[in-house]
Amino acid sequence: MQDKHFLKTIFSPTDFKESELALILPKFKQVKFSKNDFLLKEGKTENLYWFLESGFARSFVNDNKGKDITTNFYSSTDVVIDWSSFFLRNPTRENIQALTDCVCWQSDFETFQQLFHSIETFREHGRKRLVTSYFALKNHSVSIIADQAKERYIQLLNDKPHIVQNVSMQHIATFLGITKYSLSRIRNGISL
Amino acid sequence: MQDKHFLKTIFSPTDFKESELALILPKFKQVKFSKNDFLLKEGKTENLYWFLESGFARSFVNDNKGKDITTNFYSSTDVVIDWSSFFLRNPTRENIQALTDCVCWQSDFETFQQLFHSIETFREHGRKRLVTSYFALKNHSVSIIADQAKERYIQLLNDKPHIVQNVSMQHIATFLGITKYSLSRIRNGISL
DNA sequence: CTCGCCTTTTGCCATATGGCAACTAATTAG
DNA sequence: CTAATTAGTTGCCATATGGCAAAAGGCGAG
Repeated sequence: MQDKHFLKTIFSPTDFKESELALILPKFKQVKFSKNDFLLKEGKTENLYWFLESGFARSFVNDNKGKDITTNFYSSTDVVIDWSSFFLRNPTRENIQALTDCVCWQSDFETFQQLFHSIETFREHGRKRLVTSYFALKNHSVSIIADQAKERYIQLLNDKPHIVQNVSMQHIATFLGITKYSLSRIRNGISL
Repeated sequence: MQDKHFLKTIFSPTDFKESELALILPKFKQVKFSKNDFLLKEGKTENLYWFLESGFARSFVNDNKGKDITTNFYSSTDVVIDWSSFFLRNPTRENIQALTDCVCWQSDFETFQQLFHSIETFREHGRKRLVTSYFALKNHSVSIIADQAKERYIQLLNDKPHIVQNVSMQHIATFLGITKYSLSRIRNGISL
């Protein structure tokens, strides 16, 4: 019971009926990851996903020059998933790695499908999560085109201060689309 | 009947039963737009969406310096929609405009919801469309960070040659995250 | 056909950011 | 606690792309 408390912050009793929660919550099991563990590796097809209770993670891709580029950061209550690999059932290009020790609640594709097709509220919830990720990605993408590096950094600082505080500059830099050198200069106000 | 043929390229009889098509197809009506017509304007909440039968359209946002940035191009068989405004029921930041005369098949949110929650195949289809858009957006976003402007242009040329042929350089340039000046130089091989 | 307008090109220079290398600070392992 | 490794900083210069302005080209309206 104690165990279930966290998942109720995800599947709020305001939105979900008790009967629905009784179907959903038992389908998740708690899993722990240690710092640097991979939750997903390039080339695999994502079959599991997690809600992050505590800790931080990031996803990244390797570009054609062998550099890694952070595509997202995950923190408490986020869904940790590669949407396209999970739903299109294709091998992914992304890696997902724990940046700290993490406590997660895990489920799999088959279970997701069963809940998705049988519970309307779960469908709406899942769709909302996906669309919210889409929205964030679009804003990030536009920001890379339209804003200066410094503006993007300030934005991230406002949106996700806990990320900036807990994640290495190297990873933040590639997420912002710049090098660690430039980020260092931005942080020190050298290059306005 | 003739009318329905196009929608069957969207809702393929391979995937949908006749009984399902009979519920879905009548919910769409043909609508025509003229070049430069707006399908969606900044500040509005998207309540309609379209499948594009013929013509081209683009979506764009205005950045904080008053410049417009193309976020996507649409051509035959694409869903023309702002996913986040449509599903989150929020006012949009995007504009969608016809770049040529267009023939579209229109439906609305309420109808979508009814079909989505009652027909499993429709749900899967809708989710696949959304995830495919998400995937394309992520690739575009990574490409802006990892690839040179010239590489991005060549990529677009391969992926969507009909777009490059039919759309003004100004719009292609902002989609690629560069200025029309740079794009002109890239096209002429001046700046390798 | 021609005028006027909008798009594209190009010269020139400005600017943001990249990237090496060397240095310093912080963290981790033993 | 110390050594070893990793993360962050900074000087210096390189490079990709921006952006103005002027010219050239394409295209629709009358």
